Order: sequence, then C-alpha cells, then structure tokens
Amino acid sequence: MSASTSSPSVDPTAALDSALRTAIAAVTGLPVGESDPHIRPSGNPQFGDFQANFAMALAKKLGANPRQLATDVLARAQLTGIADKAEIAGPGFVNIHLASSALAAALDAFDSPALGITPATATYAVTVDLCGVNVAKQMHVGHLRATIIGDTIARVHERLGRKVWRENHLGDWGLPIAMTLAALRRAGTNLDSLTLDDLNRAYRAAQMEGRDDAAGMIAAQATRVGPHRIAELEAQNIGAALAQEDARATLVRLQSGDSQLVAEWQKIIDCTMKEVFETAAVLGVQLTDEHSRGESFFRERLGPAVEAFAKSGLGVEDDGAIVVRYPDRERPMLIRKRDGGFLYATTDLAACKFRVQDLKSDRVVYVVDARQRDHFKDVFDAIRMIGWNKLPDGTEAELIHVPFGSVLGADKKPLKTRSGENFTLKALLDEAIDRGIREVRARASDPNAPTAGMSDADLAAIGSAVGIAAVKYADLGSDVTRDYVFDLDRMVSFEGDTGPYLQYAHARMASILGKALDAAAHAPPRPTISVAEPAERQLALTLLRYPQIVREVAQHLDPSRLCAYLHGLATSYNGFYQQCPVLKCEDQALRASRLRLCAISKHVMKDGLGLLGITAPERM
RNA sequence: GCAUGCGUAGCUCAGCUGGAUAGAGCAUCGGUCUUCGAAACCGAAUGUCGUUGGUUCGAAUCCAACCGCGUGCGCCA
Repeated sequence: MSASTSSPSVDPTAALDSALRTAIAAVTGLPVGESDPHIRPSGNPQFGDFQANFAMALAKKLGANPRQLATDVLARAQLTGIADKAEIAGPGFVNIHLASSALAAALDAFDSPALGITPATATYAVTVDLCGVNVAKQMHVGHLRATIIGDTIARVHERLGRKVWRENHLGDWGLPIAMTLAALRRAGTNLDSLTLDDLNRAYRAAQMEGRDDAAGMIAAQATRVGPHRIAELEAQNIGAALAQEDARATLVRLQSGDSQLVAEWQKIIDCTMKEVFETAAVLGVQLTDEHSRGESFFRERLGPAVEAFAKSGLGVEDDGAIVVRYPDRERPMLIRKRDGGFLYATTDLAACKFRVQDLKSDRVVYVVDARQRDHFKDVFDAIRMIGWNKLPDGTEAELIHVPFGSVLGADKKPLKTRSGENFTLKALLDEAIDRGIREVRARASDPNAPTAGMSDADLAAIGSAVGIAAVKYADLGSDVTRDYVFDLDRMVSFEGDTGPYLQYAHARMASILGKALDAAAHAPPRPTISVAEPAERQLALTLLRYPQIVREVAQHLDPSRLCAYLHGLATSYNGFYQQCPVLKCEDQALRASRLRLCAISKHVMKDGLGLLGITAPERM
C-alpha cells in the first residue's frame, strides 16, 4: 500500500489549469474541453513562475481584444490559495506568481516514496526490444545506444507501474552464424576453450571468405582488364562459392536439428552472451539470460507467418518469392525467398505478433539503429494490415521504432564493425572506468577530501560509477535520433554538463544531510516547508516538475529530457546551496525546512539517476 | 531516381504543444575555497537559427521550394 494517491495539490500546474479553464469557459461560453489555458513554466523569473498563453489565440478566434479577454478571465478565476499575483503583460500573456503557501503545500504532498508518480492501471505490458547483439560479434559503441536507451525506456515504464518485457533479439540464426560455425569446423577449433576474440576473428574471416565478387567481375569485364585479373576474380568467386556452399549446408543441418551442430551452435552463443551479460552488468543495465529471445526462438513460426500472409492475400508471389505490397509505396517487403528461405523481415513479423499477442503488450518499442527506419515501417504496416497488432479485446498495440543515430568517427563516417580499427564497447568502458578510478584516487589523496581514507576497494567502486555515469550520460543526454561524433575525451569528461556533475550534486546533498543527522536527530520528521527565497522557489518549482518529466520521457521515448531535467535540478540545487545557508542557518525552523528541501532534492536526484541506470554514490 | 533524416555560437549540443531578449557545456578571458564538498559557483565575450518565400497577433519551431550533408531502397541480417 504505497502512499501514492495524488492529491491535486501535488501539481500546482494542474490546479492553475483547472481554475483558469473554468474561468475561460465561463467568459467565452466555450466547452471546458476547448478552454485550454496553455499553462507553461515561465522562461524568465521576471515573468513569474508560470505563464498562461491562452488569450492571444482565443481572442483572435472570438474577435476580441486579447488583453481584455485576459482581464475578464482573471476576474473570474478562483486563484485564491494558488496564486499570489496574476498580471497581464505584452500582447496578453498572463504571468502567474504561485503563492508560497501553495508551493510549500505541493512540495509537502510531493515528498512521498512515489514522488508524485501515480502507478498505471494498465491491463497490458510494454515490450522493449533492446541491445540486439549478433552472436559471434564483439559489441561495439553502437550497441551501447541500443542497450542503454532501451534500458532507460524500460525503467521509466516500470517506474510508471507498467509490466515490461525486455527482449534482446539476438542475431543467432541464419547464414552469418552458419558461416562462422562452418569456418570454425573447417579450422578444427576447440569450441570449449573459445573466446569472443577467436569467435569474432572467425566471423570476420568467414565474412571475407564468403564475399562474392560478382560485382567486381562485371566491372572487370566492362573495363576490359587483362585476362589475368579476370582469372583472379574467378578464382575468388569459386572460393567464395565453396565457402558459401559449406555455410548453406551447415545451415540446413543446423536448422534440421542436427544434435552435434546444435550443441556447437549453443557453445558459440554461450561464449557471446557471457560477454554481453558482463558488459550489461558493468553498464548497470538490467539484461540477463531471461531477456534473451533470439531469432532462433521464432524459427518454427516463420512458415506459419508467411502462410498467414499468403492465405489473406497480403503475401503474393513475385518471381518465385513471396512479397507484401503496400498501397502507398512501390517498395515491397520480401518475406520468403525464391529458394523457400526466410528473411530478417519474416522473423520480425513473427516476433512482433508474439510480442503483442503472446506477451500481451499494447506498446512494442524497438530501439534499433535509424538506418532501419524503412524496414520497421514495412514490418509495422504489414502487421497492421494483417491485424496482428490487435489484442484479444480489440485494443490496438502501438508499434514504435526508436531510431537512434549512428556513432560517427572523427571523420564523420560511421564507426563500422568491420572497419578493422573500431572501438569496441569493452575498450570504451575499460577506459572510462580507468579514468574514473584515477580521478577518484587523485582526489582522495587530498587529506581534506571527503573521500580521504576510504579503502581502495571503495574508491574503485566510486571511480567505476563515475566513469560509467560519464559514458551513459554522454550518450543519453542528446536526442537519440541524431548521429553523434564519438569523442572519448568528451565522453569521459567529469565536468560541466555530465553524469558526474549530477552525481556530485547528489553527493553534496548526501553530505549536508549526513552532517545534519548528528546535530538534529530529534527534529520533527516532516518540518514545515517554507519557500521565501528566490533560490528556494526555483528549486521547489523544479522538483515539482519531476512526475511530468517522467511521463514525458515515457510518452516521447526520449531519455534526453530526463537528463536535461536532472541537469536543471542540479543547477537549481547548486544555486540554492550557494545562496541559502542550511546547516549554518540560525533560524531553526528555516534550517529544518531547508534540510527537507535537501532531502527531497536528493530523493528526486537519486530516483532520476536510477531511471537512467546511473548509480548515485553518497560520497565521491 | 524514389524514400527518409539532419543543417542553431569556434567545437559538441539543448530549445517541449508556435510565445516575450534563442540557451547549456567545452574552449578563451576575469573573479570566488582557514566559512554547509571548487567534479562547484559568479561574470565577460561569442549567432544571417542553411537560403528564399508562405501561413499569423507572434516562426529556430508549421508549410513549400531550393542548397548542403547523411541514410535506406527484392531474394544479407
């Protein structure tokens, strides 16, 4: 039984909205639903705490004078106890100063374990497709995004009370894995002592070996290069053809359930996943074996999926293959090859159906590279066309692709997996942790530092948390859709708008509370809050926005909003810290009030960092 | 060619549902620690919001065209 009942006073915006909405409806005669006062936080303190921007648009619609309309509405509005002052400015902005008492009351109600977030009463779950590693391949910097964006989206939905399925849709089935397996068998590699490096090398070798240079052949003939070059290309094609033939044969045996091959295949998967789970643990991401449901899981569902499309008339034959066509575009989606084999899209159709209908999700989120936009558009449209987005009661599931941008090199070209010199995720994290630990140790060597005298293991734990926070915040902090240039120094920076900045603010909150504990152990548990100073008001207003921000992050699937919010919270707290003495405050009631502001700030910061999967050390 | 995404300060990026003087961080310059943690704070400087037009009380934001960069386009995943 959590104390999560949302009293209206938790949210001053809602109170303002309701009061003004009623007044607007009364003055204009419009229905309440169309009387939106357009309340938003003021950008500038001189314009009050909130502004209502309804007057200009509404006056135009009604042919009235906006300032007069605003005046009439304010005359009607019951703002007693909510706002101290509401004045009209410029063309008709309404600037509202919240009553300090209302702000204090709201904060008092907000100060609960739920922090104003009311649990959802949803019937259905949310599925988040994240990570998406390929078996036998090293995780690279791009996987960082698919993993931590997905993890944050999952955590935010969980925080809002939703059941979440984290689905790691591994690439564990198909020709590439068969090629790797075939190459390992040809080389006689002992699979019991396999490392991911071995595996990755075999994968790449298999890719190279199997690459068909038919395009080169055509080009060679077209440009009339000498017969020697053509013979060379022919030899390469024959080699590639043999390797591909071997891979295909291996795939057929694997898919038919050859027990020897299946056992070997499992070893490759175990080897890959061991490192994936280790990396997830280092990143503080909730991803374990129970979240792995790779392509192989859907193998029995591919045939029936294609049949369902064929039967419904949505899947039609084209040159021996089966495709789905769309009314609004030329590009079809291929779901079965001429040779009867299935494709990536087929697996996604089966997986999507499973997620909606078996996992009972009314929201299926795919955190996948932006380059797959068209692919997901095709898959989702096909799913809707055949009706697999419908739950038993007819609810239509939302199918959403969160298309994150590429991680680019300094040359602004994507860091590619096969480009040889790519930065593996493990290398990045090792470096970040190493720098974090060095930083923390260096600071702890100052005898006056709060961390002085801590054990080496504790310092290492803090340093690791700092390094990982820097990396995660750097990635989550900007719009996920955009490409970003990978810059190690910036990514593991500990100053400015960074993860450690937030952790530092949290550590200061913890510090001040820790010190107060000794002195005021018998202070009342919930002292009266007063918000008189501008810095206190600013902090209080920021704190109260938290539930709305969490809802927005879920709605827009955009973790960067939470990062921006927490940065703003840290900044507001720093301003408060600078201007309002807490422990040194003479007035005991005010001191208690300010300590409570510190405690609420710490609670929100820790909760918010938790949603980003960033730890909040008490000291650093 | 078709589709799709992006052009904001020297650099990296915010800018929400159109709202008042476009904001942060880094870098540069200057100031704050015997006083609640200086991973911090305060100040200075920095802009043709790609271009042109349109919509309107109001546009970085919406629409159109153009320029530039990127990405994707049937038998790979």
